[in-house]
Amino acid sequence: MAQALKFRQAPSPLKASCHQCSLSNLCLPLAIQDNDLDSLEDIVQQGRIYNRGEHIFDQSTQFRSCFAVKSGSIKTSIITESGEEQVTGFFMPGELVGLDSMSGEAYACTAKALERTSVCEFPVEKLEELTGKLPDLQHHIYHLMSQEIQNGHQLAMLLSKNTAEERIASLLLSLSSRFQRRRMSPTNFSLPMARNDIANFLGLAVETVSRVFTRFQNQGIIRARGREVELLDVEALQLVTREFSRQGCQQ
Amino acid sequence: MAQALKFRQAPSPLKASCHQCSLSNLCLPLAIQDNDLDSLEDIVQQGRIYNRGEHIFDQSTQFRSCFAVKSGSIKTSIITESGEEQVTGFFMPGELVGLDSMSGEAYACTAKALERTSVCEFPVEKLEELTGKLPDLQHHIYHLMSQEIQNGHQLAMLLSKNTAEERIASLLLSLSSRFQRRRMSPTNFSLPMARNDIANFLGLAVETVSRVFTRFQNQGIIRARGREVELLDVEALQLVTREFSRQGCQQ
DNA sequence: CGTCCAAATTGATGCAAGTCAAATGCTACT
DNA sequence: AGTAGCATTTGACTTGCATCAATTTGGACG
Repeated sequence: MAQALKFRQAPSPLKASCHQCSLSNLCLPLAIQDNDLDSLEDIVQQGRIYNRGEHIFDQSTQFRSCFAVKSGSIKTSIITESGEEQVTGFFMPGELVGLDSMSGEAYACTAKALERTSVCEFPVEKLEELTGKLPDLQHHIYHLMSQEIQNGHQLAMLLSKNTAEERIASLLLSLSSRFQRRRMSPTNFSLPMARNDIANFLGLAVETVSRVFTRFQNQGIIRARGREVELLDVEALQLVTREFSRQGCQQ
Repeated sequence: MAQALKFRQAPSPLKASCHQCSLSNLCLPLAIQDNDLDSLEDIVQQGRIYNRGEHIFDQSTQFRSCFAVKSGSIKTSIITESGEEQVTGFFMPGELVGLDSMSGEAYACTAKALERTSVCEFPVEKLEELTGKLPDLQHHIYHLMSQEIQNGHQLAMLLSKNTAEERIASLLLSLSSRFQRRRMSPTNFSLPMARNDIANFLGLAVETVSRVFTRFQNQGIIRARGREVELLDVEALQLVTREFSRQGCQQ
């Protein structure tokens, strides 16, 4: 079975092994038959490891590849002409980064490692070629992209209709369920991103994020020390996210 | 060549003629070679005509098709469990509606005709099958979907960082350029949507939208009477959209 | 181990936009 | 043509969050 191969320290680009990967139930392999997995492995490149703060790719540079997070986490953001930043997403292991750039020659956003992060790289030409051959993979890519469109709509709703508390509760619950799907504790995790990133993503000021965290803490809903977070009362959090809607109903 | 077949008035579903369509430079045909156009025509169905307010499809019903707007215009929105509506987009002739639903079995949103509207229908199974055969078409669908993801990010930015005036100026300019691409006046058009829809889409109260319209009018930037709008000073509008960013720079 | 700088917290104040309320203008329908 | 029922506008008032300012905490590094 050549198990040892996984551990050799050969120079990259190394061919990644989707067969061996523990994320195969989250990542692209979940979409395709075992016997087609080889053709996916053929086009994947083992990306290098990025330290916190390093860029995986930069907005406006030539679009070459999508990246799957293998370990660690990534934040994407767009920068306006005037230098304003807007965080557009956070990506965890198994998630695919770069789908928003499939429209053009250049990356539509910048991707930055939030911690020590490793990725797998899928060159677009090869990926497009392969999706032409594997209908299941094509379908899955459509699925992922439309999912991302829907995420955008949900975010728009959050931004335009919900209070600071509701936005933050939503984010915490989203992170929670994503940790859970990765077999990590849904109630006890460490936030990969800074308060600043949370604020920017949710359209709030950092101060507001900080205040809401302490308010939640005082109410006994969460316990937070720096980036370490413990969700003490998930139901209460869910209640917060629906608070607004419930009032809307009562009218 | 059986030219005559294209003009018969047979009962629908009628095969649409992309060859004859005046939107072929905006719609899906723009992506594919002339000799492949036939295979696209093979899967397109001439949709029926919808009156203002009629639904093209409904959220949570079985996802069957994407629709290209032929004439008129469409608004899409999502409805929460509590009945809250969030307008997610406006679609003009040549634009493709339903891409956000390619992830699942059900439509992710509801599409409603804003005026008398005709559409062409692309059944998904057939569309996916065809994109597997025509790399150019596949590429174009990826393009459209990633474009929509980017639109979502732009909207998120608008909602989280910009004032009411900036949001409305942006919308007016967006509509303007989309009218222009359709060979209609970029400065003199009639809004297909109600103030309410604008407000909802931009995360504002109707009253605020109304006030901003009159403010712009008093400043001589636009002239608005009901849904009829004339952009008197496009540069001033562009300035408004950048106002925020410019202040950000000065800091 | 102490120093330095960025991140996070806490408090005080102001304002943009929401909400409530009422008048006016449209449009569709009989 | 007349009326009913929305859509839009305008005004008065309220408020959630941003902004400004000042500490406090924490992590990186010599």
